[in-house]
Amino acid sequence: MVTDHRTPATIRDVAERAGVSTATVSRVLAGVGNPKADTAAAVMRAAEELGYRPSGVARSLRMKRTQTLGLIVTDIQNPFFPELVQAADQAARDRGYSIILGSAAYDEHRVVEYLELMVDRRVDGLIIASSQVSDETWRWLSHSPVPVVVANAEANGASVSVITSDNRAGGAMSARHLLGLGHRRLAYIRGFDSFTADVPRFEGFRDACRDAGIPDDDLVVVRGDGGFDGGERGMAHLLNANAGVTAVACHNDLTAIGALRALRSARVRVPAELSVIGCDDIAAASWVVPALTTVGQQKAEMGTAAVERLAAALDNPDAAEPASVVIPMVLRVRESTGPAPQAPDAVAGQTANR
Amino acid sequence: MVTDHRTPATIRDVAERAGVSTATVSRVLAGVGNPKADTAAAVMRAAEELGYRPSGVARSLRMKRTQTLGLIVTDIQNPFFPELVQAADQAARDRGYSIILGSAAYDEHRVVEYLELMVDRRVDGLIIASSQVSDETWRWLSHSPVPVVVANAEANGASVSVITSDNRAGGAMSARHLLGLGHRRLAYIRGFDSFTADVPRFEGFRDACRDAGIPDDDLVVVRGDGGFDGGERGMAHLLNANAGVTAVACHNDLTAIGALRALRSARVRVPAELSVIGCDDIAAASWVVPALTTVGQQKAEMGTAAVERLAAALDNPDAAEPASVVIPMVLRVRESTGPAPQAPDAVAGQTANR
DNA sequence: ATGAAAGCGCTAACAA
DNA sequence: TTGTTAGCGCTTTCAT
Repeated sequence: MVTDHRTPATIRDVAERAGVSTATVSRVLAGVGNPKADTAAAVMRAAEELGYRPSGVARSLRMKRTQTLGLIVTDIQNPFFPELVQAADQAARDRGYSIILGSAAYDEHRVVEYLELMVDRRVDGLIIASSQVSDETWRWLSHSPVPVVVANAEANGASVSVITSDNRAGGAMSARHLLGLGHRRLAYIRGFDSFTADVPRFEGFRDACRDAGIPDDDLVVVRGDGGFDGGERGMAHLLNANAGVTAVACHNDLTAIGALRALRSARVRVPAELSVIGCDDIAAASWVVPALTTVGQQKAEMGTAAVERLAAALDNPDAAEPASVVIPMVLRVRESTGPAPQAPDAVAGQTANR
Repeated sequence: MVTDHRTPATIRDVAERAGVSTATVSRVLAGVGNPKADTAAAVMRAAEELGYRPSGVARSLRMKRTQTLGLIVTDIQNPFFPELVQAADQAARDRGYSIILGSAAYDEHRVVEYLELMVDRRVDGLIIASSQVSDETWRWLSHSPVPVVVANAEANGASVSVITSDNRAGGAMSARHLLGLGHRRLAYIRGFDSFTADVPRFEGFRDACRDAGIPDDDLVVVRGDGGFDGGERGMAHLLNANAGVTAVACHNDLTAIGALRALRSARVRVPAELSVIGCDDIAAASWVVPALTTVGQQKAEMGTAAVERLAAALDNPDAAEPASVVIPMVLRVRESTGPAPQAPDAVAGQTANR
């Protein structure tokens, strides 16, 4: 804190000091018109000397544009989002926009609060990267006063642009990786119902298993919660159930990391006795031991794509057709998956000494 | 994106529909004055029907207050910051402010860019949670047009409020924990010079060692980079140097997690053969195996405190004395530290089979 | 090439 | 209790 809070210079101050009108100041600073060389110079000098910075507030009011985008994420503390946010911010700045961030902390009401806040601030566009959105809010978004793009979620029928990972293909990728390693007894730890990625991801996985001749009944499915704890519990449950699975796919990396922890507690060796695969490719996936094999989402690409679409719609409001772009997922093989154990008695649950 | 972008209703629209003046609308919506019951009702109805939302832009221009705080962090992708950001945002909203976030990605120039952006947007106050700030910028901040508070960094002499963890005490805590476990041969993996926390943290550690009768020369010190890779390299170096240390303290958790990885590669058992302690207490600290013992920073408290001070200064501009608040650190004992190995030949470097 | 004037949407004196 | 008016700082016709 500082004692020194002068009121900022206005365009009038600059105009007077340079001996010109405010219109002229505005023009030379904006670089429009053909100002005489010395007027321009005078203006620049006056502005410089006063430390003049045009008020974005006044400009926004006049232009009816704030050059601001609102970005609402499920939870900035979820390691999935920072990279998306960073990329979106960069993309926005490249195009002359800046971003107001809202982290909803998994709370549907906070989404609405942020929405109102952002609309009141007259953001030019909105990016929703959260699936914790009520039907009513989706409906509202369909008629939003500003363009909306949804990232990393489904818009639940709302007529807005959607950027999403190819979750179905990602699930299939996960299954095929495990299958290719010789695993036949597979388990899947799902997330919450409310995560829109959960269903396509799981179905992709299941369908790939079917294609490999594995009946649905051979697939053991448990529910997690999309977090570390859910993964730990889910895995513990699997171990207790003694179902003899040799590989476990998880809804996301947090879940998988929790599963790894449960396996460690049970002294099950990964991947020698049991393989684990995650999804998302968060930073921590390569920090854990063993480093987690995972199907990565291209988070930065999603953030960039969302901003691109929004900026495009803003530049050309007429061509604003809701479009959806699907971003491929990519397999990252690390240490937590390996060949299925040979001996039938090396399977999980039978190995765990309990 | 949507086809439906009506221009939002203005206060005049509401006034006309309710058959009153704009002043009256402004009053009843702000809840000031004693409007007659039915005028109030008429205004409310008109506003409702039109879906009227007051323009924050116009209001800001008029009030010369945006109710917005700028928050610049070193890097939102660094797992240290999301919790601080979330808490700051919450605290801000509780006080009627919202936050514009800037993530500098460790780039000093981006800090300046964000500063300009935020000042141009006429934020009411600024929180700097980054030490990647040039001297020139610190000087500028001393005379900032708006109140500034620095969080998780030192202000390099600038006359602003500072919120910081008690890094010196934290370092000492770390040392005493290890010492209490019987360790006598200690190493420390430092961060970059530019991290202002690095020096006090290390000095606190070293001083606590001195107090325990351990001469500086017995302390082996290597440089990391504050990240995973630096920790991994630093630990590898320690192992090669074969210095016989039994415990390693790290500048932060990322470094410690990298160190854990190096130890795993070298098949050194933690904590049986070697103890590792981190600093920060990021989420991943409890995800890794073994779970990391660490000296935690109270990130949420820092974020909240920063906003509190700023809000206080804003409410009462006269009493704006630069103050500094120091937030205690707290030891979190988990699995990565244990008693010093008994046998002198069980020490790291001699155990590593290479 | 430059200036005068209007107006973006709101709030706050001041009047009535 | 309510309306009239001015003005926040800027951009942009429209004149000159």
